[in-house]
Amino acid sequence: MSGGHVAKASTVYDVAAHSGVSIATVSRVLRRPGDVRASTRERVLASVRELGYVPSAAARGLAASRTGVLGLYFPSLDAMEELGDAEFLPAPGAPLVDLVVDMPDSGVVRPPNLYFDEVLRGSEFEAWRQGFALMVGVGRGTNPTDMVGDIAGRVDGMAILAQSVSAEVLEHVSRRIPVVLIAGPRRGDDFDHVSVGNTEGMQALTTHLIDGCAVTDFAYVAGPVDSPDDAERHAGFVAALHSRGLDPAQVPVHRGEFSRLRGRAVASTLLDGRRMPRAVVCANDQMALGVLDVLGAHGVSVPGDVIVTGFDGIEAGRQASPRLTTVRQPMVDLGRAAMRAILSRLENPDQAPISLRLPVKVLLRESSEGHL
Amino acid sequence: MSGGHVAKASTVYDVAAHSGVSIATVSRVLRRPGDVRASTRERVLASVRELGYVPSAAARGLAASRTGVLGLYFPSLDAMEELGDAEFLPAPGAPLVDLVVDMPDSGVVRPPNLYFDEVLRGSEFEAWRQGFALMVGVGRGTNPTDMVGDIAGRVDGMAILAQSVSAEVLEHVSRRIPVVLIAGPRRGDDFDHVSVGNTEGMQALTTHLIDGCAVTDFAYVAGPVDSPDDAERHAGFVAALHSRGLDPAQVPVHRGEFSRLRGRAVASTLLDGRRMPRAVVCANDQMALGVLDVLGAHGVSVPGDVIVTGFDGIEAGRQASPRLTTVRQPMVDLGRAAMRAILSRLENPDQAPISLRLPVKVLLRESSEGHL
DNA sequence: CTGAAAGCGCTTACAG
DNA sequence: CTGAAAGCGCTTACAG
Repeated sequence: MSGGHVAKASTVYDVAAHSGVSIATVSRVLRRPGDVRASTRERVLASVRELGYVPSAAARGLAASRTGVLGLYFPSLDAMEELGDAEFLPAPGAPLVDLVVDMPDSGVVRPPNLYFDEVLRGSEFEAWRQGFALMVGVGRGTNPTDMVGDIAGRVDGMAILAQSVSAEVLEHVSRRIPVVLIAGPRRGDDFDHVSVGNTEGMQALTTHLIDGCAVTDFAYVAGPVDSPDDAERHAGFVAALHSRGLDPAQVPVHRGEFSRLRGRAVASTLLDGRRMPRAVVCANDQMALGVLDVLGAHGVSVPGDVIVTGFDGIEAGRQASPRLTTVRQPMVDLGRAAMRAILSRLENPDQAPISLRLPVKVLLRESSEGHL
Repeated sequence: MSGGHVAKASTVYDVAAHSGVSIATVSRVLRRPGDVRASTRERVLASVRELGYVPSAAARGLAASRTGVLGLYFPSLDAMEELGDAEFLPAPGAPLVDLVVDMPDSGVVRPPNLYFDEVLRGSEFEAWRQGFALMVGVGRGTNPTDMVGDIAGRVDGMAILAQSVSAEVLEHVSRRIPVVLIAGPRRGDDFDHVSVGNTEGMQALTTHLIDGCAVTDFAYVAGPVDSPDDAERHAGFVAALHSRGLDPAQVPVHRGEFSRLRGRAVASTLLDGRRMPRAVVCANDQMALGVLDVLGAHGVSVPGDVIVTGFDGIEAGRQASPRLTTVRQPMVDLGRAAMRAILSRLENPDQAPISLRLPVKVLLRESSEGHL
């Protein structure tokens, strides 16, 4: 029989005794096999197999003062909020299947959260390529401090994707390991930082709407007031207007909070207004999709009557009807770049602070088409 | 100035010296604050802050013989395959924004991979709730053995989502830590195992098609031959037919490999055939969406002419037109249940093997509607 | 190529 | 409530 028998785990000592060598040799077989005579090596390896020996990363990490793990900290994931303390395990004997008629509007729209998922994927991939494991932590309201510190103690370096982490914590943690900040604003000049061309992307898109689609009459749908991404994007929007002699002060700004639902609310407000703008520029795709929802339901033609644009490049925007013109940011690469930055800092602790900005891509699609 | 200065990290010894206590007291302040006099505690905490002390999880793990980390191993993520060795960092001076016309068929469809993402989320959430950190590892062709072993050495227990991990590795690893298998078939009776009601869900759905929609004429679109999920679902399909006196041998089975593209190919084949079945039952949503793509393009009415169903409950199926009738499996709960199983095993090593099966939900939507 | 020994930074009984 | 000391399981010069 196999599995399930977690007895006392064996150690280097067990393996050494079993194969008649010293623990140093066992360690060498595992770390630098080339340094050990072939016959010895085989003997040790056989013992490893026989004893089911798995090296303790804790001991290894302590001895080598290097964990081989990179960390990634996220702020709370929206999608997580739904998860609560409610019991999710089925009651014993509960039916394994339930049949329901799923009406079009039933159920909550699951926030895609592609952003985090993709940054995570990129991070995991790059960490793996570089021979590191990845530890992920998600902050959940309570105390980012504890969580961040917890991860910091376990890794050789970490990336933090959150403006919610205080400067003190960043300072504290960075005294132990390299910390790289993902997205958000640069925090002081001392932290390594990777981000995307938020401003540049929005400026290019807006400029295209003005030059290519002859738009002069905008509405802007912004995200949360405390979002640095939102601020950067809005700055790009404003810059484009300025550069073309339009007055940003004339453009009404609505707060959409980055959510599809709020995007819908904003669209309803717009419809109630005295007249529609020629283009509704949204600070992210979710809100733009919400705007499309409402305009579509009210028979407003997009892009015929109103042009709508987003930002992020999520898959849902590509499947929307009309497909959403947007700015795609390289989320996977953001994660990869963050891991690279950590490694780079690890190798060369004294190099100048890294501030890497990744390029974005303006994707012109049907929600602004006919004006290319 | 702050950040970026990774000097020699301070240790308990530094904190002890700085606050004039023993290292034991420093440890207590951090572990069981209640056992230390308030004034002492404050003094130590002040030193901790001042020195930027972050406890080493490696040392703690070694001393306490418990890492406080739970592991999660995935087989290779499809979406990861795209990522290669290609340089992804922008060349210095490269433009931060690029403007392109994104045609409807341009670009690769990013596989949503919601399955893994959701299992990961559930795992992270539950681990966090229980006071553990989560380490993730993604197998990538090379050697799952190494990766699994690597994770195993770093955690107190781990969940494995992969039929690709050999019995030997499972056996080996499980001698050190508790291992719980996610989805797939039960592997021997000794491993803890969590899965979903694949068979039951497909059986219920198929039974509904027969009883509620009067379908007697099916086509079945299966996944890869080596997929245990696929096997279970097909078994449910067959069972439903049997229970209603229909002959499964009469039903043509097409291999769709779980992909949308292959689903399309299968639909084309069906269209070329002498006649369409009344219902096309697919072993997952992706394939069903592919079938919908082609039927829609050829003016075949769904569900009027042909009923199409899927399995998984991905978001894209809910946004399809017509919305896809499917069986939703609780992917987030699968992750949560796996973590719970590990913890349960950790607390009670001698309990009988866990085999938990999570309930699924048949979601009746428009792709089979009008026959409720 | 191999072994003896120190040391990594904590936790935890055991005394007091 | 606090301290001295052993020990967790490795790695790594240092000898040989």
